[in-house]
Amino acid sequence: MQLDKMISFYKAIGDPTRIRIVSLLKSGPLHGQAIAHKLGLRPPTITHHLKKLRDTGILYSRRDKNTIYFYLDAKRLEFMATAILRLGDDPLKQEEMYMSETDQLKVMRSFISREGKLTRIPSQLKKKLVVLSYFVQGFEHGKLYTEQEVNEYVLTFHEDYAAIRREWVMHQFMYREQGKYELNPKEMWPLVVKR
Amino acid sequence: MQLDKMISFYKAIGDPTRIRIVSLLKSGPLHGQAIAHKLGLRPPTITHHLKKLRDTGILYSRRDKNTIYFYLDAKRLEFMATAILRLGDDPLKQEEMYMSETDQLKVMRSFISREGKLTRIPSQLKKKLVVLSYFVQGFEHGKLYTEQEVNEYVLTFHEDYAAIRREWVMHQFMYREQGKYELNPKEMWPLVVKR
DNA sequence: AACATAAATAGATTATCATCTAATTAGATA
DNA sequence: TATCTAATTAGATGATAATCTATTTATGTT
Repeated sequence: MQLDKMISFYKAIGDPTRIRIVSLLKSGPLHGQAIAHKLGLRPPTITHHLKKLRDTGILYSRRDKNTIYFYLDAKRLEFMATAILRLGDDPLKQEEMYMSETDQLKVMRSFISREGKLTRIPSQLKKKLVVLSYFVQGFEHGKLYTEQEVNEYVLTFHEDYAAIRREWVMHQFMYREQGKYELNPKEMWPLVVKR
Repeated sequence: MQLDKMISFYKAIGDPTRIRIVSLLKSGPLHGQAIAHKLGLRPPTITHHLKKLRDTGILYSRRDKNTIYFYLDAKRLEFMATAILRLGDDPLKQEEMYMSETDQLKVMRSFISREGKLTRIPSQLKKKLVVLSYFVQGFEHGKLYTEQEVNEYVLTFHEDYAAIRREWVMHQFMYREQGKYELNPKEMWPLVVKR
């Protein structure tokens, strides 16, 4: 992680209002107006704060009809909060979500066709991570991609590009900033399979 | 930990200059002028930042002649950095370990003699914590003690120094590293009584 | 006692930022 | 299409804070 991303994160949560928002979202997603009401602040103020929190990656959102719900990404929060503790350390760090290579192969054989297409998205978390990790390696590290480019790549192996894109971001394989997509360092991935 | 302490901490490290100071001190203590020189800033600016960092408790200082060396308290840094992850379950924990002042007084009256000696170690957890918290305050924050010094202090109020020492460490009142003992920040104590 | 050095304080300047009101955009529904 | 609702953007204001120079304090040394 770059230093300025780390600083932005600590600056973002170094504010009473934003801490309160994080605290609220810990117990579940909420939409903007609900947050504004609970905190006694105006909607534009909430937008302002949500933007800062979202920029750090600890928040993601989903629209349901007219209402946008904001979710806290607990894993990302933990990763970011402990960044200062890793200052100066070797980048090779975490490995919690483990699966044996043979099991990974089994998963890939059951979800990827002979033509290399993803037949369906696994619903079981670990299995899903295996295929997400496998396909995300088609991107280059350090390169920025437009949403269009991401979609086009996904379409070479699966039709539901929006779902795959969302999963990559949600599970920290990729990072989105101002409409651009970027591969996260492998240390941030919840699971890595050989390709 | 109080919310405002937590916010001050994140605000403190949410600044490029202060992150750089923390980063420098990770590799060892430095004095003000050295930091100023390394960062290309003026000494008053460094004083300003050190004050903010010191207020969070992650820094302590020792004077040698007329130079003051600043040290990073790594354990405290870790405790503070992960505070946001404990948001919400903290009040529960504290409540669990809460005891009214009058009840604390009762406990102390029944286990501490008129001469200030601990007659026996309470077996009930909460009561034990009350007396442990009471006596541990004979130590100074930020100071390192040898096992010998700890034993000698315990002997002023109780004969079984090994048991008391072990309890202090086990319940996070103190921290042991390479044979040295150090008082943990009060925020880490499971319970605090007035002395 | 006089001097030297490191740190801290005081006060000024400039930049950043939290919040608001008013206006606009985006999506859903009738 | 017109209308409703939620979110965002634009722009203003007041507060906070990062940095500097100049001065003072604290401690050591000659």
